[in-house]
Amino acid sequence: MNIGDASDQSGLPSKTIRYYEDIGLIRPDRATNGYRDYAAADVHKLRFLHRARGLGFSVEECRQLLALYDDKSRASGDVRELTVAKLAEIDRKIRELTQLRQTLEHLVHSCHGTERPDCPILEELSDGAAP
Amino acid sequence: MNIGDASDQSGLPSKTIRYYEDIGLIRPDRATNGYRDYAAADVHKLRFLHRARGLGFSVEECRQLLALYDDKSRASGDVRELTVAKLAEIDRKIRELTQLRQTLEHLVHSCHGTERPDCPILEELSDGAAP
DNA sequence: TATGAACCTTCCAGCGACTGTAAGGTCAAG
DNA sequence: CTTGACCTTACAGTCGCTGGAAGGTTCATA
Repeated sequence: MNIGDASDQSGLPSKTIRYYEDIGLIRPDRATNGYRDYAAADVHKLRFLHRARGLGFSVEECRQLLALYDDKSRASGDVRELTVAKLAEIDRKIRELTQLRQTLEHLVHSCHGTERPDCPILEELSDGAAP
Repeated sequence: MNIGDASDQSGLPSKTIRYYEDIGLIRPDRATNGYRDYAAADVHKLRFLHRARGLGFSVEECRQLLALYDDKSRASGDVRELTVAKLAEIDRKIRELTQLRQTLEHLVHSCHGTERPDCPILEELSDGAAP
């Protein structure tokens, strides 16, 4: 599959896909004409990268997460430890998003401008789990 | 409060806090000696910025979100529309994180290296809600 | 078969969001 | 009154893309 199709199926611009190859996140085959040739597994990784980056994971973290899937001997304690750490991080992000959501809901439904500049929402907003 | 304390309380490096001032996200007072002077509300905003950036919102999106809190006439249809859009975005992020979490859990508990390189987890992982 | 659109390639430059370094001013403690 | 921990600005560098130029490939249509 050419890069354009990989782009369509992953949601990532071709530019970004080439960049991810430059930094070694994916390694597509090459056709005889020099075009990159993406397998289904590559597209899955690209879709994953698209989502994980949008959720605030750095490229290095994405590299680690991909390594978890690629790891040939998943019994390794290191891998398990890393996975557990990532789970905790994901839980934290979910908590923070949930709190942010509640705050916005509150803002829409019950906070009508009169209670600022000391709006309690700002406090509530910033009182989430420590980073 | 000096920038060092604002940094400690928000979790953001001083450098980043100054940068946020450069691009107009916050506007702290200045003491007579020229030092920046942060009020509690500034720190709340900084904590918010720290969290929202870590959750994958761009600086421009953060600016919009802060505007929602700062907006003097929250009745505006534009503001409400933006808030609703942000709520949908947050819901999407929560769904994606939940799915990512399930995948990692699955990986830890039941996928032991033998089923790759066609591990169904990679497929599962990349089958989330469209971006 | 040829021409043009729509792909693909590499390379290099620029931008968004920081991050590090340098050179210097301020302040509280000893 | 100096030492060290703070603060200031200014400028350069990095990370993660993103756009543009210059050119090769493929394919439908004239």
